[in-house]
Amino acid sequence: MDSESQLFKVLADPIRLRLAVLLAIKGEVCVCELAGALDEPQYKVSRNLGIMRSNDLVEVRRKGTWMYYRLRDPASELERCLFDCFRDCLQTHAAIRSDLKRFRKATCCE
Amino acid sequence: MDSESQLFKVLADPIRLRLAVLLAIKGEVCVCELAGALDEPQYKVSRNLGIMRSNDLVEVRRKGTWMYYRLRDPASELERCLFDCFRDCLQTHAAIRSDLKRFRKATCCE
DNA sequence: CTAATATATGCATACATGTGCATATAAGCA
DNA sequence: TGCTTATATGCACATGTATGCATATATTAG
Repeated sequence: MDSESQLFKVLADPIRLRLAVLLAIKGEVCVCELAGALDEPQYKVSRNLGIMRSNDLVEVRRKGTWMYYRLRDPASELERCLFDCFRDCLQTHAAIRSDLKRFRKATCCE
Repeated sequence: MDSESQLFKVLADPIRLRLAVLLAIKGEVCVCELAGALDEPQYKVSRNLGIMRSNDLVEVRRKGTWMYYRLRDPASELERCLFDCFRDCLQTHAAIRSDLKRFRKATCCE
């Protein structure tokens, strides 16, 4: 169960969890939008995206100076279940609603 | 999202995750059976059950010298989703199958 | 009360992880 | 080339967490 508990470890941080939920809801989002949505410093968001990336939770696409992150296709039933739940159950969560509200106002990239 | 990431933190340990899955599948199980199923020392199982308990993930019933643990009713949609997934998706996981095999042989309590 | 069994926990150690700051890297533009 | 913006990362520090051992607690049986 090491890979499964590793998955939970990645999600066991409020920043990374909020990032995962936002990506589950919004699809592909760039770093500056994520930093704006979470109202957290860029280096923190970037570092945590890096942790998610090295754990194969997200993948990246570069477009100019912008980096667009998205959730990878679930690697297991457990991941699929979690991502679905992020989208369906957590969309109405107060903290996520705040993140989405700030996300809508983000105008840092095209 | 602090309580949600705290939930993931509790599950971000292989021992606690295996305990949670076993309880999701088997219902109410005593400590000695869990220690036998996981093939881990008693103090380790007991300590991790204590962590799960103080995070309201499990509840306990005493019967003589035996302590029977079970998962609490899910406190959120996220928890319900996880517990369901533990039962439905992880039952066939190799590590869990081994745990269940040892569990069947456990004869420490009545 | 004493002994035996089941369970919980205090302690020291080693290791992992988050944080904040400064800075490095990379791409686009003048 | 040099400047600006966006993103990533090295480092030092503090905090958190798992581990193993020994031992404490609790319950039952004799």
